[in-house]
Amino acid sequence: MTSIKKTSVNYENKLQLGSECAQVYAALMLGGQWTLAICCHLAGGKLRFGELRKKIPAITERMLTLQLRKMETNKLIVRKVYAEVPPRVEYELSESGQKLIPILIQLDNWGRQHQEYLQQHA
Amino acid sequence: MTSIKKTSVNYENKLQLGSECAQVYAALMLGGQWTLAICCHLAGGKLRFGELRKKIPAITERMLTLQLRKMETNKLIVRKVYAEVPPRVEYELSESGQKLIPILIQLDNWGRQHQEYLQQHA
DNA sequence: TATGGTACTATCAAAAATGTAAGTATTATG
DNA sequence: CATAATACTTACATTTTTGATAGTACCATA
Repeated sequence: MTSIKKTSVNYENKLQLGSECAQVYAALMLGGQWTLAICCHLAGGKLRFGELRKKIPAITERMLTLQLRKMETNKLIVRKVYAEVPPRVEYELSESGQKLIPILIQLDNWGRQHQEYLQQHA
Repeated sequence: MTSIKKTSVNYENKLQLGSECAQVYAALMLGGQWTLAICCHLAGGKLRFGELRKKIPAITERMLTLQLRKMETNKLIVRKVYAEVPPRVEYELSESGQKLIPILIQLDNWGRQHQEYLQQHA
């Protein structure tokens, strides 16, 4: 199954959660397993499908496609297709996606701090 | 199923993702569907189990328990049990969890901005 | 005519997350 | 003795996400 079922309780919950507070809405936008990883790599500039695949070796083509589609739908990224053969497709952060970068940097710092915190209190 | 299977590819992927960059690690910490919502409510101070349940009406007792347990394991929150009857349990953000608050505020702002961005580019 | 390169898509299966409903332990109070 | 209040736990079902594998379309080039 690739898309969420619009009659499920889970779907209702996600809607409600997203409208409750905006950070939860944000989390829904950023929620895929690979979404943040993709954002990180795109923070350095536009990349082609194949380049992303090389930068994230563990991801399968299917998951990369799915995540990119979702991110495109959510307008985190912009997809540019060039009419060439072999095909060329480039992905880059949208205007709104770029505004995430400083937050990602802070999350990065927090993550490091928290890892230390965990070790100290183990 | 309640806990991740330590022999699965998915588990390997999460480990690898988490060690790749710290913001992805952070996202794993914050990843549950209700985790951020709980953090938001605890940002205002400690709360009892039943209080949290009232503040997040859609959550079930089971999910609230699971999320709180995970957050406790990850040391985002601290759980205090009082030896009383009927029982009393209080949850509050850990020292490290409190450091998330400014980031949550920024995420909140970004979320609002992004909602507008989506509407403008619909 | 066969091959290669790119960015996918389709199908099926497995795993993970979440939801539903019912039950538990404790003791004060009526 | 029955009930109420609180914070859970258990068993099971459903939904959602992710993985594995194979195949497609396009056209330049050998």
